[in-house]
Amino acid sequence: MQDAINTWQDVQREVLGRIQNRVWKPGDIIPNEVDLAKEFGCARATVNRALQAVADSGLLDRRRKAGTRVAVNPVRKATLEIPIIRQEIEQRGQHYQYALIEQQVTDPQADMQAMMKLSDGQQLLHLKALHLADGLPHVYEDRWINISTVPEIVAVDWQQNNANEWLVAHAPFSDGDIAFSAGAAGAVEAEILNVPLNTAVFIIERSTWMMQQSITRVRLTYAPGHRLHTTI
Amino acid sequence: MQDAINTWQDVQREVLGRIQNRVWKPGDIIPNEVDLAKEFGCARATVNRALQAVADSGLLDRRRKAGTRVAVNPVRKATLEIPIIRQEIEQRGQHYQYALIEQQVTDPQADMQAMMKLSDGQQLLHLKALHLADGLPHVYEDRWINISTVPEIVAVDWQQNNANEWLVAHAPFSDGDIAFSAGAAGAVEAEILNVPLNTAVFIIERSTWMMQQSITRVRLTYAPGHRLHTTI
DNA sequence: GAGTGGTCTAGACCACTGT
DNA sequence: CAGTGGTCTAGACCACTCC
Repeated sequence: MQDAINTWQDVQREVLGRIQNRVWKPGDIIPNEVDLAKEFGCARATVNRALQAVADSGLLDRRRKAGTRVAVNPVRKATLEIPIIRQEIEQRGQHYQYALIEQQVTDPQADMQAMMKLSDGQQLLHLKALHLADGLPHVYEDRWINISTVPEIVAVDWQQNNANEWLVAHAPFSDGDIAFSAGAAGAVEAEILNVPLNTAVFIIERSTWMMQQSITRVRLTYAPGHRLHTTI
Repeated sequence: MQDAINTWQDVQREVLGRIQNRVWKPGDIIPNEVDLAKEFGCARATVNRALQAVADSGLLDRRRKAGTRVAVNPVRKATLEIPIIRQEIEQRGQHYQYALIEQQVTDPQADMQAMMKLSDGQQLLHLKALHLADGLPHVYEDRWINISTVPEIVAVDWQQNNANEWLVAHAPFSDGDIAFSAGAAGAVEAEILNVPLNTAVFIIERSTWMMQQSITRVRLTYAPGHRLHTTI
C-alpha cells in the first residue's frame, strides 16, 4: 500500500509522477480538482496549491472551465539570480572597487522618456561608473534614475555611494524587465573597460518600477569573458 | 476612506506600498500575520498568501518564530523561458527553416568528456545545424548527444528531424545548466551566419541530464542583434 | 448556462527556531 | 518553551470561459 497523500507536496509528487510515467500524456485533460481531492483523500485547496505549483513550472496549463491539461510543449524555465555587483565579485574572492566617472542631472531624451514611461517634465540623474574586480575593470554602469520617484538621490554623494547598492537599500522595486545581449564595445566603453575597440561584450539592460512609477534604467557592459550561469 | 482590503492582491499592494514608502524599512520586522489580518480585516490565510508572494520576489525574508522582515539586500530573481527555437521564431510571425550541416559519431575530446561527465568509451553524436528565420540565419546549433543515454538517436534521420524538438519530445531531462555569454564569431560561425569575422555574437551553452546521465550539450550562436528578454 | 479554477474564511494543528 | 510562519480542512462564493 502506498503512503498517504496529505500535503500539497505529496500531491505535487504524485502529479509529476503521472506526467513522467505518461499516465497523463501531453495534451490530456486531467481530472478536475474536486475529483482529485476525493481520490487523494485531501481537501480541494491542497490539490489547488499543488496544481498551481506544477503549472508555475510550466508542465500544466490551467484555464477556468476548460480544465487542466498536460502541457504539449513544456517550456522550461531558468531562474537567474541578480546579485548586487559587489556581492558577485566578493563571492568569487576578489577585491571590489567602485569608481564614479560622471554624474549629471538632465532632461530625458525622447527614447529614454519612452523606455522609462516618464511624464513630461520629469528629470533624470545620469550616472556613469565603473566596478572593478581585483583592480581590473569588471563592468561599466550607465544609469538613469528618476528624480521624481526618488527625490532623495540629489543629495547623495555618488563619489562615496554606489548607485547599485544605494537603490537596493532605499528604493525597492516591485516590477522590472531585463534584457541580455551581445554587442561590440564602442569608443567610450572600450576605453573605460580597457579593451580594443569592437571587442565583443556582454550587455545587460534593466528597468525597474515600483507601483507603475519608474525608478531607474541601467545598462551594464561587462568586460570580456563574463558568463551568466544558472541551473534549469 | 481607502478601499477595502479583501483579496491577497490587495494585501500585496498594501505591503509593497509600505515598503516603498519606508513605513517598513529594510531590516525592520513587520507585524505578524495575525495582527495584519486584524488590521486589514481579512483572514490570516489571505495575508499569508500575499506575504508569500512578496517573499518569493525577494523583498521579504520570512522565518518561523523569527518573523517577517524587509530584506536588506534583496536578491532579485528573473525567470527566463527557454523556448523551442521554432516557437521562438514563429511567435514573432517569421517563417522557420532548419538545415542540417553535418552529423558524425565521435569519441569525445577530453574537455567535452569532462563537461558532460561521460564514462570512458561513451560515444557522442555530433550535429551541426542552422535555424533560419524568414530565410536568414538566426542561430547556429552545435550539439553533442550522448549515444549511451539516448540510443534511439542513431536511427533518426537528422535531415528531416530537428534535434532541438526531437529531444524535447523523446528525452525529458531532470536537471540542466545553462550559461549566457558574448563572443566573437570565429571563421566557421562567421561563414555559417553570414557575418564578418569577429562580429559580436550572443552565445548560449546548455547541458542536460536525466538522473545523473548526461543527455546532450549544445552551443547556440545567435546572429547579431539577438536579445533575451524577460521580466523580473 | 454550466463547469472549472481562483480565492476567501474561520478554525485548527504542525514545524521550526529563537530565547 | 513559546511565538511565528506553514499548511490542512470544509464550505462558500466568485470569475471566467467554453459550449
